[in-house]
Amino acid sequence: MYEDLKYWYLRDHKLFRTLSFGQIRQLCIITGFKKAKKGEIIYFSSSDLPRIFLLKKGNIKIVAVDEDGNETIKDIIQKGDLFGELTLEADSQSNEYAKVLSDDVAICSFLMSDFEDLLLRNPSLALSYTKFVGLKMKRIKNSYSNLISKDAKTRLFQFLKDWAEKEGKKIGDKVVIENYLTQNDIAQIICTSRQTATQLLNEMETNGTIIYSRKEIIITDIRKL
Amino acid sequence: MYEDLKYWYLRDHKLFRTLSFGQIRQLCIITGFKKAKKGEIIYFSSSDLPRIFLLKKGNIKIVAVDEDGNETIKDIIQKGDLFGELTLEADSQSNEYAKVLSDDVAICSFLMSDFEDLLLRNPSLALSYTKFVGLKMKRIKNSYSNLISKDAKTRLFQFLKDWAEKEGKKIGDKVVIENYLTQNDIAQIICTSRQTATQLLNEMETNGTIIYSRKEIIITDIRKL
DNA sequence: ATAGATTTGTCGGCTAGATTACAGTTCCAC
DNA sequence: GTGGAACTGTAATCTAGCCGACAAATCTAT
Repeated sequence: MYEDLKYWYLRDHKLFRTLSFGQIRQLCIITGFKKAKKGEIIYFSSSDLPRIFLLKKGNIKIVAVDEDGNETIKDIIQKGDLFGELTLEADSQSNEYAKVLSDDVAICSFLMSDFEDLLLRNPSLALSYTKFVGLKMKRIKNSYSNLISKDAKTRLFQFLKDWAEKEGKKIGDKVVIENYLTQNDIAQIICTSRQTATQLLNEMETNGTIIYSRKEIIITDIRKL
Repeated sequence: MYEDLKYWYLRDHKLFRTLSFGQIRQLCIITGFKKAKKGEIIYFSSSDLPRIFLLKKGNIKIVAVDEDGNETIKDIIQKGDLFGELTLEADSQSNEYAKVLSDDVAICSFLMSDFEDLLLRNPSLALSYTKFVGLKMKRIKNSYSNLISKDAKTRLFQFLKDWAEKEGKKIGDKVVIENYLTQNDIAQIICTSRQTATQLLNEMETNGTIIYSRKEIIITDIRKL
């Protein structure tokens, strides 16, 4: 029963929609399943065998720690997203962990090697997966080129716009976003200092562009960026 | 005869080494072949059918032009590299062109759709290709995170190190790089202004770290970064 | 050889945003 | 509800590196 659930979880992802039950079952043989609560830290890169994860519920952030101990946010993973060794190449030296942002999360995972086998037997899945990785790459390129050529304010605008698009609830021209990020998180995502982020957010609030609280962010008029 | 050459060109790439002659021939049916000279501009993104290109000889830079007309260097492609619609997803809106940096180049290409067919018939190729794209993504992530967290000097060092590693000729502790880039190119690659790049390069020269000329760059001691 | 055109060298002034440093708020656990 | 921890607000410095401006060097074509 618990097992059946996992099938459905995978089945849900657009990538796996074309697969038969049998194929998904194959993937699931050694599948892991995990629940965690807010603030918990999940180490996944250096863990035993390389895996690919699917976040079934909630939000997490992927944090990388460099030699000097500096932490950078690599990615925000939302419900339905895949993460982990997406490149199918285990890299041991990267030091990353995931931190739970929402109240709780559900994660399922499968072994990279199982996935590879599946891809080998399933060329059209391999093709879609390549496109999937390609798309991810394109997104990264895009967001980075934003980081480089635009100033902090523009980056914040862009970030809010993206966030609203992905998760916001539209109510007329207003968009309401559930705010599970601290200002520090936001600052790290748009690559600026916490203080600058605070200042910009407050500025936007006095402008009337947004209504900010720790619980939610309301964009008063999405058309004005 | 000319045709045969193309087979060998593709065959050369590590990605295609596992393929049979017949398979490569299949790819080559509608293959293009092109030579160009220094300074020439090759439009490739918006061109007719989406293609994947293999640079057989020389160096080119991929330049993207944004709405405001700003030019950014997206990539430096070297002999043996693939470029074009690597994600297997034609994107019409991106406005990119290639400019020839070396004296002359030879480029061969094949249609994305042909390549897709080949991948479908060849799962293990599909898998290697996925890993190949994944690796590319990892490289991009890496270089971008450099851009963001390091200062201009460190970025220049890193760039020179990478360049030396890829193309330099080692002579003891010295490394000689054929310099086909202007200081402006270098500046764009490491995302700084031309003036800053000039200053840093001169500084390195007076330090004795490098010997710079328009023809070549000599790194006097590669171990000192 | 000579005239452009392209690349390099150099110099101040200027600004976005980092950094430091505290104070005020909100949250959560006991 | 109380104390501490985690967030948020604000202000005063300080600096890397951008920008404009121009001169010098080097390359290229006729």
